[in-house]
Amino acid sequence: MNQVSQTSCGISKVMSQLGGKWKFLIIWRIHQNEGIRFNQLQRDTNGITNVMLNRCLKELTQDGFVLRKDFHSVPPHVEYYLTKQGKSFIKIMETMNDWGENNL
Amino acid sequence: MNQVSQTSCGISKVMSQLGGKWKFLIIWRIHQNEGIRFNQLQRDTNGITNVMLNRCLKELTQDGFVLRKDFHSVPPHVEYYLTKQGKSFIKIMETMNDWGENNL
DNA sequence: ATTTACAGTAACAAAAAGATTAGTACTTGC
DNA sequence: GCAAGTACTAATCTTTTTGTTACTGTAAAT
Repeated sequence: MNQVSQTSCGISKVMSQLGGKWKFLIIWRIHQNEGIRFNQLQRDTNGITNVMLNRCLKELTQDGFVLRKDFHSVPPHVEYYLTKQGKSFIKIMETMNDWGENNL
Repeated sequence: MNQVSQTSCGISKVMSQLGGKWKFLIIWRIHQNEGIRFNQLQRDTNGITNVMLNRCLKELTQDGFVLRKDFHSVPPHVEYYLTKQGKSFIKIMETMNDWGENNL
């Protein structure tokens, strides 16, 4: 999704998986409401389209940040959670969120 | 430089000023070598062009993350530093860098 | 019977970000 | 005298990212 050279430092690695307009925000929203469903997540995420949300969720799931729990029901019912890895990133996001509120 | 809605949370605010391919990395490099000069910074920053470096530095300076010290000499001599605000963000980047190295 | 909600998907268009090329003016080293 | 280094800048082009539109099938609510 975004092209930061992956070979160098941890910062680059993080940016290559979580860079872009939405992913930090999506992780943050799922954290605030574990088990959230697709449409609710879209409503909560300030202006994102279903297409972008879908793409990001797919990538975040593939990259091991997000867990997709499908109830295989009709009409569909799918819930999103953070994985262990996703959760382990939350401390950083909390710090970053506080920093952003206080410094920007 | 990048369009994340600014109204919501700290995360969004951070992303709107530091999002994109290079800014985290540039801040990180200046931190590792305070007083670094333009061309050296370009060499250290893995594949960035002078145009992008210049744009990012301009924006980071305007946004108060980076200090540009011009010696007004010929040939030009300019050094880049982190501002107090820039430095205050470093703790987060250190955590993020470690996290990236260990988890990705 | 029509609308709404669920969770998407494909094809395409637009916008943003990034890269390329060429050039500024001056100096030191070869 | 020529190349290389200093720190950029403008204009243009390409690539990447994001957004738009239209659509799927089922069920519950109005």
